[in-house]
Amino acid sequence: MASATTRKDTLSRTERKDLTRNSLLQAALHLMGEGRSFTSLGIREIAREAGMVPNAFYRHFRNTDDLGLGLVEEVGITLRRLLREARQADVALDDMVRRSVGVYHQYVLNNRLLFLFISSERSGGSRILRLAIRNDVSHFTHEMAQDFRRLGVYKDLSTSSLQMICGLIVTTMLAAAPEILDLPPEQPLLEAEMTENFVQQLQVVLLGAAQWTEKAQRKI
Amino acid sequence: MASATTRKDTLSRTERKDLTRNSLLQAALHLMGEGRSFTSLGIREIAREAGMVPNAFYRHFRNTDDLGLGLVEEVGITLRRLLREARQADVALDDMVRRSVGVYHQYVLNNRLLFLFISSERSGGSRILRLAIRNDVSHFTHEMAQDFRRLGVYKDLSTSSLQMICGLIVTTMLAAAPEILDLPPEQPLLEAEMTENFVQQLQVVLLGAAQWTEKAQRKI
DNA sequence: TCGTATTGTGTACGTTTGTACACCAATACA
DNA sequence: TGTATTGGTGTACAAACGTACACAATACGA
Repeated sequence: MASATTRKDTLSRTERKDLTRNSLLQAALHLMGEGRSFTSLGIREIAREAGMVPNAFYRHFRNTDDLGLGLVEEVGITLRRLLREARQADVALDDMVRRSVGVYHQYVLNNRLLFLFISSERSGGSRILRLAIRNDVSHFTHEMAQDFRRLGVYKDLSTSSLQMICGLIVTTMLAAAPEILDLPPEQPLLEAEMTENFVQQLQVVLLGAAQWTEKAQRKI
Repeated sequence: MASATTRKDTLSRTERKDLTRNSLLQAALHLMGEGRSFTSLGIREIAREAGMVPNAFYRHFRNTDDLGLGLVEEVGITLRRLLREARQADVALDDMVRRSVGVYHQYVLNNRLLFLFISSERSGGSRILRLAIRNDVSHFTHEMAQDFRRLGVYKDLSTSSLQMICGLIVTTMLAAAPEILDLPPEQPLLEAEMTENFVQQLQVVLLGAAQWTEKAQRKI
């Protein structure tokens, strides 16, 4: 259970602190997993969920918004990791969209609480969090565009067009996340239907992107 | 100020009731406009904002979730109205996407609070609200697909493909809403940039849709 | 016209909240 | 080894919360 690197009694003070800080972050995520929105969470509630006394919260965060920014930091890391996994998973294989969707689907499930956080707070109550998340998503989009460049797909698109396309892809991906998470488990039929829809939508986007040139679309 | 049809002292009891019920709904929306998420709203708070005593709330709703469903009803109406306006605004004119985006942009601004509600609660905390909104959005998508059929665009697409495409369009539209609403006012440059991005994304989708046939995309 | 149902008010209660302050044990550093 | 800093605890309090109950005013059906 407790590995050599996580046994509490062998850790330095800063390591211990990081551990409890993390348990506060996880507690907040867990509460949101029970159907609470971030702005509805209270300090006492979070501390209670983390198994500590209310006042201890203040040793780590000034208020709940501050903790929210801590969560956004995790969002950035998680999105970066997703991109890394995607990079090494399917390098221009055939049926690549379907594979990517599979990877993404699994990744969302494996990081359930964090994607729940992203989905609900990306356009949620707190302006600070909203903008912070949007910033991370923007970074993600940017990196995806760079990957496309590196892979040599859509060679003849300008950088700004490529980013516009990636923005569309990311929007579609993020819109799929809450649907993935709301799907009742053990319903392979519904799941397959949703996945197929998602795959086709991405294919439409890629098809459009392949046709896109800076001036060809004026008549639409 | 008080027109003949809204003067309180000439109204029947049910009309009065509807009026105060509505002021509760508006109060909730208004609070969300101040950066609160729906699940963080309290009964006392809403009643206070509506200018009434806490207990009066119970004469209209059983709890806050119940009021939320009332708001979702407004969502349905508002989306239906949007579609109606869009129908009569641009019937297959050239540069139609840009016009539609303009109509949509203005509509979102005119219904600021409701689109804020849609955006944040569509993937927000309360499962009941989330599913209810998703249901409305699904209806909206469906009607849009029917309109496309009626207009004779994308004649050679199957119904399910058409709905898949409309789902993609609606996703893109709804993703644009919070960005529209977060834009600081009087920033024509930023606004133009965002709008242009939005227009191009829709054009990519339509371009892809025009190329879409049930089997052509297997190789992607 | 009278009794009744309905809408909104006032008071009240037990909980929960955010946060201040004093405190303690243990780590880090001199 | 002694001392200062730090992470976590216990107690405390005013404020806000949801909700129950009794009550007032009034529109409505008889």
